[in-house]
Amino acid sequence: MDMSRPKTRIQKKNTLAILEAALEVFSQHGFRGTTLDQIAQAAGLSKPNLLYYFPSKEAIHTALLMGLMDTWIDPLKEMDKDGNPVDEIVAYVLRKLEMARVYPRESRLFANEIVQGAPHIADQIKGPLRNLVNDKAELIRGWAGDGKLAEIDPHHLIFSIWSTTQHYADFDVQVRGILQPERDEHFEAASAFLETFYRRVLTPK
Amino acid sequence: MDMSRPKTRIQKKNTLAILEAALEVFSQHGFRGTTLDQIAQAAGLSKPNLLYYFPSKEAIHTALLMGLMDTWIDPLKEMDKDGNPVDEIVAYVLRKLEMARVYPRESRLFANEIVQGAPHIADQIKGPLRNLVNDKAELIRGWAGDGKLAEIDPHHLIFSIWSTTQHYADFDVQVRGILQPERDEHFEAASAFLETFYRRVLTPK
DNA sequence: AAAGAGTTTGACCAAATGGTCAGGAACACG
DNA sequence: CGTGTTCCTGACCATTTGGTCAAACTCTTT
Repeated sequence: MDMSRPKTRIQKKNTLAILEAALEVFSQHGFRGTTLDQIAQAAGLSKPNLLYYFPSKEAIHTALLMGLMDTWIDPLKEMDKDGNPVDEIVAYVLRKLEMARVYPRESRLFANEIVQGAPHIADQIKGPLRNLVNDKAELIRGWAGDGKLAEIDPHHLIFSIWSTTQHYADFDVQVRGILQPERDEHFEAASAFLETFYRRVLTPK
Repeated sequence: MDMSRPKTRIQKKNTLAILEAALEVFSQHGFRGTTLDQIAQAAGLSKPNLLYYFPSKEAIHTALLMGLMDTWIDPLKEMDKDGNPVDEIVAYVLRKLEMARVYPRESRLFANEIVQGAPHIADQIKGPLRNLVNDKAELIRGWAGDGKLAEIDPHHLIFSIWSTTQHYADFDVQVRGILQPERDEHFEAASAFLETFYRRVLTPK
């Protein structure tokens, strides 16, 4: 069966169900911590049926990572060279925070992968991601050179944005354990905090 | 055998070797991704011999986490109410970054644990850690109230410090994949970046 | 409605893995 | 040096787990 382009209605439905279930389970337990039975149960399918749609556990994992990679780095692409520099970067921060709020499973999936050495996506990091980051770093450097932005190391700025925002997804239990919010109020506070934070850092004096 | 207080020379040596080996392996592969054989090999012992010193894989993992917890949150304790506020916080940031550089395995061990829901240390987080953080948050709030520090949400400030510094340990492969440093030079840049960063944010105007 | 393609599953397998145990080797100590 | 304690290991076991397969079931199409 050609997995690269699902054909029948049933194939579309089940492939989706599997990826959704796999996201749930992989993001909670990591690759090795996840069993095919767990995915199968979450997807409402039998284990052999999973393996009818994907040749192996690894294949499911890879399909997930690859399929989400683009979505994951999209917010950075949207940073617009024609906008107001400080606003553009702050908007990027808030977009990333919003992703951490809405897609915590995706964030944790990548976190698990990278903490454990990124065995499956090392190439994506050293290739496309690296190029994108270098491009945007150049843009930021330009803005700073024009005096529209405080002088700052652009690469480490980007790292700081990734880490501060993804923290609210990846370390969710820690954040909740300390703040003990009723629901998700703390995302409001985080949003306000990060906006002030980055405006202070970036606004040229 | 009373594991809580190793007695003989051999016990001390082997218990240490096991914990060192377990740190290496657990931090790379997570709890479920690690096998007793891997730990045994890294420690230079046989698998049954591991289980002579620790009753189970879980026991090794717990012993590691508990033993390191204190070391891990110590830098925050050192934040001194009698020092200069901005300097105290910046010093804390740099201490944490230094820990990420020198003890990346410890950082990743905790990262793995927390990303996966902190099943073994939830109590530590909601108890001692929470109290410590709340204390220090109060201190920071006081400093800000006295005008010695810019107004800022202290809890989220602490989260930002944790995330930006631990990022260099937990996401090491990503950082290296993008910056492609020869060795560890990027820690110099990170250090300079974070110092400027937090001084700008914290210095009252 | 029959054929053929697509889908599903129970039964099964081999390998990996956490853990046990009886007995032997090494060590500490009088 | 002898003896009791500590330390170590090979062989073994039960369970889990990723994966296979033949057979059966279901859907689509003509």
